[in-house]
Amino acid sequence: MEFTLPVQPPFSLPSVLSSHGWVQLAPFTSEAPYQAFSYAGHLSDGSVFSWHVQPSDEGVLVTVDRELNEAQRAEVIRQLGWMLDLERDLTHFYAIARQEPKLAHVEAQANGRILRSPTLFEDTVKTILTTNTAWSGTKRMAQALVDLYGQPVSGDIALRAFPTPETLATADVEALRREAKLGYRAPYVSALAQRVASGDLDLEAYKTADMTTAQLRKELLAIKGVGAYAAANLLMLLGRTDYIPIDSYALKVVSDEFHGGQPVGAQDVEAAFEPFGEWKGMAFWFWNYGEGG
DNA sequence: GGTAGACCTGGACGC
DNA sequence: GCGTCCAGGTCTACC
Repeated sequence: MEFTLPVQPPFSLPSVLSSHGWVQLAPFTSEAPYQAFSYAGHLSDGSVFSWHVQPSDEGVLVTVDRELNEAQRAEVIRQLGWMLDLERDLTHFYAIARQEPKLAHVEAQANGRILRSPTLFEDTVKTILTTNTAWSGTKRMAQALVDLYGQPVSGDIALRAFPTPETLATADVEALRREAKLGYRAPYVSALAQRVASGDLDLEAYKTADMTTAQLRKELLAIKGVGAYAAANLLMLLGRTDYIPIDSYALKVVSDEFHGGQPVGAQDVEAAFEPFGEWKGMAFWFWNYGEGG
């Protein structure tokens, strides 16, 4: 079946898909230049299916691999609303961006919405998979988790969803280390899955938590394998934009853009984007690095 | 609070 | 083809 999901402008599906690399990680599938995507996912009733999303005149056209009942359709719409970051109000960010040549492109390109997985568990695991490895390694590890532990879409065993916390909680850590090639990250992912599956950690509650960003950051930092960079990345996905995910790329951006290529530290990254206040994470994220300004 | 070393893998490089 | 080195964040032990 197919239906149209209306969106509020400014919105651009290609902009959302290009907001970072998530669309390249299983169980997302998409081809550059990332105009549309497919995804295999779970619904709360236990069903596993795939859907395809592409731009349409009224918003996005969603094509699902089967007929859905009303409850299932409503859940798909809820999930897609979260994944495409449809609720984010970009008015204030665009007002700030108009004052900065390096952000002058964002409004015209409808930048600002960040692609997310349906669950914060999936996003947290994937964020851990981005640490201390090349992007090719992140893609390989995500694909391995889906291939080895993902529940197949009924009718198409070639398509699999991202593994549930319950599945990863019972997975052998050595298998995660050796077969999924997570390496030293295996115990981190295993421990996270066990905490979520047991109910000890309610990651989904963080989406609507009535906490300051600093409190939320402290909670995220308590997850093994999540350090300063990973916590800031997850905060961005949660719509909290006042921390910068400082990795080697961020250091290079600030070195090149603000310090003439001289070596910089984390404090220099913070200082460079401090003028953007609560939007400094967004300012960094969508900074027109390397282009004239 | 700050720092050094270990963790693990793939890719680049030299031979 | 093989061995070595390096990049990439986080954790832990130590000062």
